[in-house]
Amino acid sequence: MSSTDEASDHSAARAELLKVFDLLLSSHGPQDWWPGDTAFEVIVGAVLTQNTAWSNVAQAIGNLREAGLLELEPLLRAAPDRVKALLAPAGYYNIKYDRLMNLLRFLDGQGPSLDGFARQPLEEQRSGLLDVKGVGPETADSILLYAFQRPVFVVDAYTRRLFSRLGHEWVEKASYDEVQTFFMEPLPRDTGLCNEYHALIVIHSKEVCKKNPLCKACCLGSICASADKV
DNA sequence: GGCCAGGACACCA
DNA sequence: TGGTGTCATGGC
Repeated sequence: MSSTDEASDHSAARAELLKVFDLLLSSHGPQDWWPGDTAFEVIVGAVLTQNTAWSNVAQAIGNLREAGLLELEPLLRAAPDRVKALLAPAGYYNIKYDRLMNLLRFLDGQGPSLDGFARQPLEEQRSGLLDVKGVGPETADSILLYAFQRPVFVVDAYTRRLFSRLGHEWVEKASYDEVQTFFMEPLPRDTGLCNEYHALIVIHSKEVCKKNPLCKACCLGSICASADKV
């Protein structure tokens, strides 16, 4: 492929991604997301939401808040059995407790109150998070984007499902990094865009796709491959 | 009562 | 390297 062809593909990809973004934004409005009041709450939520509905995660976070444990030091020092009981509504509480503690110990080791970690370069932050046992690429990127406002695109099950239905079937089973590159290469490195785009994918998936799985009459119907099959 | 949900990891062929 | 089982709960 010539450099001219590559530039053309790049431009077409960017145009398509921005078109989807614009359609979602005009349909759902700005989301101003993630559902968390503090960076620490976002970090906890990112671990607890692994393969779990957010409604369950919200209950567990509410338990931690009521117990005064929605802060780094108190949560690290709390008795394991007590924390596991508070995490129970989010499911997988044994494994999530271990993963959360691994992550909190790592962050605590970078400096007081998340500041040390916050000052590191993005690449160092991401590789550090990925070295924590129990933190995979989606959890790491959710933390970087929504807790530390870094320009990374979060790839989750909603993202794969939606873009598979928009005609990019390969996205469903491709590696995390391949799908992330598909988004990040054409798009500008912009935290606000990454934040809003992922939030819109989630809200659209929850509120529209689930109730109207054939895409007919949804805001993406005109460009959705599934809509043709109705 | 069964199915699914904003993953990650260990294990095996 | 890719496929499969495991981890647990709440909502629909």
